[in-house]
Amino acid sequence: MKKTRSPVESRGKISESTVRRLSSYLRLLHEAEARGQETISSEELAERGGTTSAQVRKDLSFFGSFGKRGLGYSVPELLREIEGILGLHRRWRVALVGAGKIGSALISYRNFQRRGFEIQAVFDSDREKVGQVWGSQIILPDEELERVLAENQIEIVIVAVPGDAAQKVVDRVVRAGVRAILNFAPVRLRVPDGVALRNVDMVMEMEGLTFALSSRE
Amino acid sequence: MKKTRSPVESRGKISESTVRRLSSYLRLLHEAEARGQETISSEELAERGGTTSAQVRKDLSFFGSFGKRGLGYSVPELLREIEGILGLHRRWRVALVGAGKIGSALISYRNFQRRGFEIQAVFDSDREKVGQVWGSQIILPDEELERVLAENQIEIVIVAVPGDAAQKVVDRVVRAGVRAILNFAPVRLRVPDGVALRNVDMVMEMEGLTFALSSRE
DNA sequence: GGATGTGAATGTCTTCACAGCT
DNA sequence: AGCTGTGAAGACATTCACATCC
Repeated sequence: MKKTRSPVESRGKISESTVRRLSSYLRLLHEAEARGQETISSEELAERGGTTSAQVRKDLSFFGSFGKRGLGYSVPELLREIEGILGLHRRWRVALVGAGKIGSALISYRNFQRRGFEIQAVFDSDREKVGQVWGSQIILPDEELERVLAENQIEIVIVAVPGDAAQKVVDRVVRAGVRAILNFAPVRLRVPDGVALRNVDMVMEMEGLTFALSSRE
Repeated sequence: MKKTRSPVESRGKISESTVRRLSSYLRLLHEAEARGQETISSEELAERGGTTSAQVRKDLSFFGSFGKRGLGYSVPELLREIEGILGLHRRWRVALVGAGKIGSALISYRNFQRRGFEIQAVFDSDREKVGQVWGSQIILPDEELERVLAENQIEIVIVAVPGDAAQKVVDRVVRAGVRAILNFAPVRLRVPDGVALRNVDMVMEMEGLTFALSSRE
């Protein structure tokens, strides 16, 4: 019998790597769907996703059983299920703090819109930038942060300010009730329990590469 | 007796998480140095870096023993050591493929220059963009990729092209002898053994956040 | 027959705890 | 006395291998 465990049951022990892999399976499923493929095996997901079929099945098993033995998974069905698991069945209200170069790249990043992430407000502390129009957004002064986050019921904040300003922004955003933050500043941020934080740290990634290059022969 | 193991001995079993933490220790050491702090304990590195003191000591132990018992680590000394481990004692020649919004943010990203990453060439396939001047760089047509990578002895390539163009770029770059790639395209790339690859996947990070938000209560 | 779902086995990473220097 | 460096223990994640079901 096919039973989908609720998030409550499944929560608690899902590792970050499992979540990352779910994202990647989802992407592969979108591609498969675009190709008109109807069914997919754990083996195919594994090969395209750079993992093993056992890993795919184990990852999925934390949330339910979505396949048919002997057949594999229905592409549209599994796609829907993973979207559900990742919370992508709905749109998310996002704000961007920091209207620099990185912020500028993010606001017009098509892949965000495609996945239901709507940037509904942009803030900057620079008087020169406030009032500028970016696509459908007018850059707001950072004093309005709390008010606008609340009024627009923002759920996720993207921090794209310089490192030395990031922690202050995060403190304010957390106090305003936001529980998810994507940080582009190259600093380790402190957030209370219950606030989800992910970091995009390009310097760290580059250093991973130089380490690899340096430690060969 | 203080013995620094060579990269050769240490190579082989260093995990990605260890390398990431080394990056973060390095950053903390730079901050400590800027404050004029002379010595630091594994406990302080741990607290600021969001880990444990045992983890810090274990990470460092893979490469040598850099501390003094009873005292801690000399800030400038440990800083130098970690820079050495990560290969940051020298400059690295970098090229950027893809002159879109993300590329534009990267080329003026101060934190890259600061760490010795010099973007020495920029490519795009769009005729409109070729010839434009970005800072000190003129955007080159992608036909010149192989020639320019070789002539400038580029060591690291940053891929910032749309997903469906990324694999082709990577294949060419790898054939041209580059052994380290930082990928911003939202696809899983195939590279042969011996080529280091890191991915910056903003959509995946966002999905990590929506998963966390959705699986609470 | 063929591919899933899953306990058990294995492998990897983290934490403990303490001997050993300074 | 204080803090490092490190084997040993423990926690966690991946892989194996097979019973189960379409």
